[in-house]
Amino acid sequence: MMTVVSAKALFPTFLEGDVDTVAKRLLGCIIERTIDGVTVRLRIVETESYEENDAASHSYKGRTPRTDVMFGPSGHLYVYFTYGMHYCCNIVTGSDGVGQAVLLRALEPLDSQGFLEARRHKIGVEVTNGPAKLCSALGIDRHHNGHNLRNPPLRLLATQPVPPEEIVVTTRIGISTNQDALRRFYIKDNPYVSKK
DNA sequence: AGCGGGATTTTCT
DNA sequence: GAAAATCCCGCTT
Repeated sequence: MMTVVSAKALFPTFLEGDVDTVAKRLLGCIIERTIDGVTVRLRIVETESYEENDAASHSYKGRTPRTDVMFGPSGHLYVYFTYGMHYCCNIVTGSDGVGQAVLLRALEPLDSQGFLEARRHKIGVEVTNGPAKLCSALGIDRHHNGHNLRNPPLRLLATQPVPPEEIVVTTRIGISTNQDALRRFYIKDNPYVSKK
């Protein structure tokens, strides 16, 4: 019997401190999204951490219009547009004024799978096994940049933590600098993980 | 199963 | 002007 509780009571403590710790802590947590009158729940199964001292991070070069949300208070959504056509989303972590965030790379639908498959015109793991795929499935775009995850239609719910022995720690995907940093985290053997 | 290229536009130099 | 925290398709093994 899985216990799901609102993370509201845990904000901001739950999302502050060491960003790698928070990225691991977010594994297993629930994203609750209401779209087209349907509320779906998905489990976070893959994350990456980014912070100001990391050359691969958008916040590395300081606060800009694009990264403003990333430097803001934790618990909000940082959405960026990339490769001319894709959106990716992060959960902003760290205290106000600190540029850190956790990229959501893969989610496992807990219900409404057919609904999400229809939205994506894909089946099975292809619906949410990548950072831009999950944004497409959930209809997340620039309008959600800065959204407070305490509130509908997009909420973060906390669960019991994933045990350390079930968490795989490895290098991040798709970056050209600081490629050796071990800042990607995923739930071992989960089929929705974007890349082994 | 794995590789390579193209799509397409924001963002900062 | 170049690169980008990606994805999809087609081709080859």
